[in-house]
Amino acid sequence: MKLLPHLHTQLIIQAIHAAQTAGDLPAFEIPVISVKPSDKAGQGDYASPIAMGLSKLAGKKPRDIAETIVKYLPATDFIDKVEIAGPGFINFTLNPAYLKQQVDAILNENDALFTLDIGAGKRAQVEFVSANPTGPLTVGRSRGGIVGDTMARLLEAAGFAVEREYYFNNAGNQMMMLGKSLQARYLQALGQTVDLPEGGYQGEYLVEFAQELVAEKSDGLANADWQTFKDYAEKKMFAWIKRTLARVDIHHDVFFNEDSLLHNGSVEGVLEALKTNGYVYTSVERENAAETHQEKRATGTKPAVWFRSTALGDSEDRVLVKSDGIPTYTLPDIAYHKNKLDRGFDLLINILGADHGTQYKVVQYGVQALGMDPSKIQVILNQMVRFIKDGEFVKGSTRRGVFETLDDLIEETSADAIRYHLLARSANSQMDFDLDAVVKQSNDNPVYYIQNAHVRCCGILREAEARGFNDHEADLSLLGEDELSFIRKALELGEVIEIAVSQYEPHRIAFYAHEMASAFHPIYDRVRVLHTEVPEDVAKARLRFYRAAQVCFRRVLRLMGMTAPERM
RNA sequence: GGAUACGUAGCUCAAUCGGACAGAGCAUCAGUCUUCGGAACUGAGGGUUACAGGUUCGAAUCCUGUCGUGUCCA
Repeated sequence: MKLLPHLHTQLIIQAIHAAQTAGDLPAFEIPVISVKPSDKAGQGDYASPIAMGLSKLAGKKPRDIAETIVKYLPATDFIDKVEIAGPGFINFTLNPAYLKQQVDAILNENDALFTLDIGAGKRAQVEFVSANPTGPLTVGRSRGGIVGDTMARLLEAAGFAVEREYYFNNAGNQMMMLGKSLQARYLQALGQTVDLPEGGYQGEYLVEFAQELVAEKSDGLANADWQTFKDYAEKKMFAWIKRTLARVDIHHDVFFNEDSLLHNGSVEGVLEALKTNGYVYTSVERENAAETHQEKRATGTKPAVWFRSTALGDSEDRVLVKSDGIPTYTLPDIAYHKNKLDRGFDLLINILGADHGTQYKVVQYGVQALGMDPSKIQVILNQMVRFIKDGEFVKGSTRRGVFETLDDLIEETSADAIRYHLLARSANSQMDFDLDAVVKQSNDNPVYYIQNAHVRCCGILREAEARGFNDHEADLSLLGEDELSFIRKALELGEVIEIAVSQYEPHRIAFYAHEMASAFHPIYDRVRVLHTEVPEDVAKARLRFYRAAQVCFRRVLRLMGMTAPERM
């Protein structure tokens, strides 16, 4: 289906060209033309402020320009009337007959409703969650998971072939500590008196793993090294993480191990390439460091390896290898993104927390320093979520085993509620997720409000079928103003997908879904189907309308990764 | 200290790369009604968009400064 803003834009462009040809408007290059749905009654269905924008270019008053544009607008089947209002807005009102026909258009597209061609023939990858397998997924990871998966769904709707990727590291200190912690738990389970290593993982789950290990292997691993336990813990943790993600309908296609980049020489290769390109130096201090820091030289601090990212516009140079010889995350991260670009994706989206805000910029500079184009890498930087439980902030530590997990969250609320609430905020907002409120509002919240619209459609269709009533040969012209108001809103889905994808703002679909439900519920009581006072031909038209509405709600719910229940 | 994201109704948040009188939900108050599942509908009150300047026909949005918050910076 065509997007109405595009259709309007094309008309306006044609009108301006025609006016210019006729000499009613001077020659100028036509700027981007904005056409948006009107949000106020009496301002048409779609509106454009283009006349105001052209005022300077054309050297005329906005209202005069608007009149000229309207004069040259070509006739179409979808517009009923055009009006000029206020300082020079052009307001378009859609043709009712056109709107009614869209019911069939919606039904034809069905579950592919408003699949766009923005990404046709293109491959996109979304990388998200990416927690190292040291413990269960915490609530802190949930936002990125939901946002990432929804972004992936929207990209699919925009026509992209999408891969979901999970990036992890199983070789760091954290994982060694995990192995040693499990080893200690295992020996404890065998009855030995062993302490957890200092800084070890104290979570109860390792005790459970240990018990399972004893059940499987008895004391056969009493003399095994920590590596064995690490491997076991990692396997168990990933199985757990995948199970948790599946509960909120998240499924990754690729699990990419950071360690592979070290073993195949990619990381070293990147360092060499950066050196070759002149972006690396070794020093105890940043080049041009402030004098107040120079005292480090005197204290005998060893030199570190630096990335001269300032040459590309960074605010300061970054450490690649610390003075103790241990590389920072920067080098493997750059190698990873080089790897992603090498895999030929047209678009790469990283879902990161605000704590990685600096890191990803450095990675982009790194990619640039390698002579590659960083513009394919886009980042959704989610601000931190604070979870509130019992009126207090939940502060967690995976290492100490003190945290709220995503599993807990699912059990206390529901997968659908989590998906909706975490999605319904822009990435830029530092959100407070009040568990008590979400649980308390379980009977009266947007999640059920939206789903109930779908349920109501299903109820009508079910009842109609039970009575042997169908919409065969329905005459859509019998639909009324109530139905039209919903169809207008439903037709906005395409542009919402377009904006969400082009701006990387998946939260828009959540707000839109609520708006669509708000357009539905008020008319439901008035637009009856199976009622003695409704003539049969009208009932047929309405039944088909509800079938289309059901398609709309199912589509939007699935785009959000939520279930579309038939009964509640 | 530097970087970065922000500050919008009592609370949680929107506002389509500058557009019409800043919108929802929750909460509060007042109604409808409960024959296709009411987890619904109607209405009311509530904002000098942190503050002060600036740019523009037009600013929550862009620029400068101040205050405050989150995050990062061997």
